[in-house]
Parts: sequence; structure tokens; C-alpha cells
Amino acid sequence: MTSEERIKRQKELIEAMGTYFDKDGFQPVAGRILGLLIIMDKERFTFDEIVEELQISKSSASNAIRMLEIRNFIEYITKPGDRKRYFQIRKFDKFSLIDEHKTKLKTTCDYLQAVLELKANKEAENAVFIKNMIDMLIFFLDKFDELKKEYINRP
Amino acid sequence: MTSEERIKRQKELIEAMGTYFDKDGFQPVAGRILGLLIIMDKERFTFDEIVEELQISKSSASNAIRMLEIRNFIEYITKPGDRKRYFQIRKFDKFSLIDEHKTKLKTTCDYLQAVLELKANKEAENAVFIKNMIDMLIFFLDKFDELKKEYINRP
DNA sequence: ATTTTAGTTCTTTTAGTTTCGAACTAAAAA
DNA sequence: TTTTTAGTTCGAAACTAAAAGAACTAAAAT
Repeated sequence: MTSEERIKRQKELIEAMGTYFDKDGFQPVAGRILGLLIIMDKERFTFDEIVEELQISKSSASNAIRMLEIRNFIEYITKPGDRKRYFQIRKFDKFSLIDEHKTKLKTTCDYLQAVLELKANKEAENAVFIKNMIDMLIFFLDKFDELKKEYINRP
Repeated sequence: MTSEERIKRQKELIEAMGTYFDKDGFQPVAGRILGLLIIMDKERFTFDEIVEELQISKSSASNAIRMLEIRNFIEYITKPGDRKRYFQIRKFDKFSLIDEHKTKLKTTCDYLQAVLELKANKEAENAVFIKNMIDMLIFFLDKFDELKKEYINRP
């Protein structure tokens, strides 16, 4: 693959990833900024480079960047004698991707427990189904932490 | 807790659950219908009962119900000599809640692999970070199936 | 044959979000 | 002191999605 071909594919991947993040509840511009910072070989981009590269307005960039900072997806570094901010993806904790899912499963489990508590008859069809779900979720939630330890202690 | 108190709390939980599902990318009405079918003691609701109970229009109900059927969250049964459909939550496979998360992690992993392949220098800071993420995700994805077996074979 | 039931489909309204351009600002440079 | 840089904030325009209402339909009941 030539270098130009590679860069072309990287830019396509930014768009694809943008629409993927989109489903996770952030606006297209934010998804593309995140894609840019993850995909391209350049490790850091300035505000103007982001605006230029993605052909977006400064205000869209400003708003999306602030959101991404608040949600801890990106961060910036500064350089002495240089007023620009250099944005990069936040090298978050190894397990944060997993933890996110664990948190969601926990929330689901909590909801189901609240539902079960309010059931008049705990042996009714739906109630039993919910009970089984809760049981299974608790099993998996417990295992998550064990798996983390196992991963850390791998050879 | 009196019966009225319990029913009041159930209805509150429907609203809360509705907005929770909302974040998962379905419209408020769909979330509330699902909540209704999961939470209330009545195991099945007809179209008209759903419309009446949630105070929504027939068209909203019709569209949301179709969506929930297509996405396999609900199903209906019929009764001989009765034209109505009785909707209930689909007693889906025990593991579907888990599988959903597994699928999402797999997609993320696939994206990251595509990103890594397009990196010019696989030893650069971002590339190494991505490599570690992929490694960890693969570990967890593999373990999921083991955990399922373990759960099934529990005492 | 006509009416009712149990919905669906189409169109519009409403509400909210995204993006942009323009005006603005604070800090640094000239 | 004035200008430039590196953004932010504000307001409008464009877009999108959800929900409603009204008109429609197929099957069953009368």
C-alpha cells in the first residue's frame, strides 16, 4: 500500500468511526475529531489543524472539543513559548472500556431488582424471568473483577 | 406498602426506565412500552391497553411496537376467537443481555484493529496504546464464552 | 351489506439538536 | 499601544426525530 493510499483509507476510517461514535450519543463532529486523533499518524493536533483537516467551523470545533475534554476522551499538552494547545487522545486506564460496560450491566441489574421488589407475586412468569436475569447478571458482574486480576497477572 | 402505593411506584419506575432505555437509542414511547410490559403485574397488554395506560396516540404505539418486535424485545400471543394481540416481553435467551455487550466490545476491537493496521509506525505512542487495548479486549472477549459455560454448569 | 374493531400509514406539527458565521475576548507579540 | 493569535460565545439557520392526528384498510361481527 502506498503512503497516499494509506492516508486515504485513514480518512475514510475517520468518517466510519465518526458515525459509529454517533450512535454512542455524541454529535458527528465530536466523533470525527476523536477519530482524527486516534487514527492519523500525527499524535497531536492543534485547534486550527483540527478545523482545517475536518473542514469544520471554529465554533463547532470549540464546542465538540470542550465536550470531549469533559467526558475525558481527549486532553491537551502545551509547549513552552507556544500558546497553542496540542490535543491528543487520553491514554485512559486499560480497563475503562470494560468498566463502562460493567457499569451499564450494573445499572440494568439495579433496575431489574427494583422491578422485582415491586412485583405482587414473585412466582409469576415475568417475575421469575426477571429473577433469573438478575441472578445471571450478578454472576457476570462478580467475574469481571476476577478477570481483571487474571489479566494483570498473565505471563 | 399498600397495593395503590405499589402501583404508583411501578408507574414511576416505568418513566425512569423509559428515560434509561432512551439513552440506548430508542424513543421515549418505546422505552415506556417496554417498561410497562416488564414492570406491571399484568403479564400481557393489548394495543388499546397500552395506548390507554400510557396516554399515547395509536400511531406512536403502532410504530414503537413494530420497532420493539423487530428488535426482538417484545412478542405477542393471540387467543382463539379474539382478534386482539396480547403483547408481552420476549423471554429472550438468558445471555442476550451479555451478548449485546460482547458484540459492542467486538465492534470496538475490530475498529481498533483497522486503525492499527493503517498506522505507519506500529511503535509510536498511539499505536502502542491501541495495541494494548486490542490485546485486553481480545482477552475479555475470549473469557465471555468460558464464563457462560461456567454459569450453566454451576451447582 | 353495513358496521365495528384493531390496527396501519401518511402528513403535519412540535421540539430539540447540530452546525455555522459573526462578533467578541484575553493574552501575547510587535 | 496596536495588532495578532487562539480561541469562545451568541444567535440564526438547517436539519432531524418524535409524536400526534386524520385518513385509511382488512377482517370480523352484526
